[in-house]
Amino acid sequence: MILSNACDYGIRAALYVATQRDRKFVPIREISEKLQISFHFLTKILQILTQANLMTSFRGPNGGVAFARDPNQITLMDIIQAIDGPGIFEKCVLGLSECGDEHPCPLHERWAEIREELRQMFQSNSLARMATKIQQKGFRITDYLGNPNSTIH
Amino acid sequence: MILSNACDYGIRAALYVATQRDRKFVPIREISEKLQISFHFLTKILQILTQANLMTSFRGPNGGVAFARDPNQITLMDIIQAIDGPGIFEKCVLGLSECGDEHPCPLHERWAEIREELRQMFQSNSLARMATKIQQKGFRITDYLGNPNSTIH
DNA sequence: CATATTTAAGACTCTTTTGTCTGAAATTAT
DNA sequence: ATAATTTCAGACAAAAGAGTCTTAAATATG
Ligand code: SF4
Ligand code: SF4
Repeated sequence: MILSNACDYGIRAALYVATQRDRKFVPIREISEKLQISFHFLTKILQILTQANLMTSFRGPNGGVAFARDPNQITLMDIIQAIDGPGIFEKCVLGLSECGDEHPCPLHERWAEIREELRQMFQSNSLARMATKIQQKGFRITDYLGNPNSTIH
Repeated sequence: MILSNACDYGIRAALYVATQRDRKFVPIREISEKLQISFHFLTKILQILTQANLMTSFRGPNGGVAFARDPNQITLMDIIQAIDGPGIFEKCVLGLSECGDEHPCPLHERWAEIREELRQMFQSNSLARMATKIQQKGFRITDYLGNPNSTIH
């Protein structure tokens, strides 16, 4: 609805890596299997994140991806902007050009507020903090609906 | 960002028609020219609205489209659901299936609230009421940035 | 009736997004 | 060294979204 498919995948992958605290590099294959995302497609998406200097990668056995800096210092907004581009929170809800207070469309007033709330939602918590909440509260990052703590899955 | 291109066009066209109070049928060609939208594309979009019984149409000279019922009884939400489909305000922000309180993703709590605000934004004002505001406050529904009351445009 | 106007319907093209596949390069382990 | 693992790079294909075009049908006017 607001984010591209690729962006959703990127976020979920980043959150998964964030939950793997003590590990150095997490293989993309593992992420793709756990989250049920196409391996090759996910690879491309994570390459965007490494090129944006949000993640690092390492080839060969024991390789994978990891955060380029402290996950306490990375937000979902960083990932969104890398994948869906900057400025997706600056667009007119009716698709008009030059969105701004000077040339308002009929929804401007309310939309500008909600857009700001969305922005806050995506940048108010770090990946590290979200990972903690995911584990403590059992939030899901996959389509799987069963017990998030089951070892089967 | 949230709505498809087609949906933005549909909304803007509906708002334009709503501002043409006293007239019976407004030709699609006129709408497409005023709003700078491809005539043929807009035709298809408006056909969706007539098939959804939100608008009526009339062929031949003096023909065009009009609202099927009192524009005081139609909201943007009606148009959005007709064009982008029902349930676009019921999806998980991370693209997970079976969105709901029972199987929350990490953003659930906040997203569900914001999603509700969006829904409100789109269904709190009727087309008739919005048309009045557009005219009174000079809100724009086109890319044009100049004086909305100029007769040139 | 003939002509002009206007929507209806649908085929068609173009672009973007999404997803797949192959081979190369880097790294580790044997 | 050789083989196995894993990311990198890019070509390729499939699907969806956006937009164009042509023809038919309905209506009005002269
Ligand atoms: S009304 Fe809101 S969305 Fe529309 S142009 Fe103004 S700021 Fe942008
Ligand atoms: S967290 Fe929100 S968006 Fe995600 S599945 Fe639950 S309700 Fe849907």
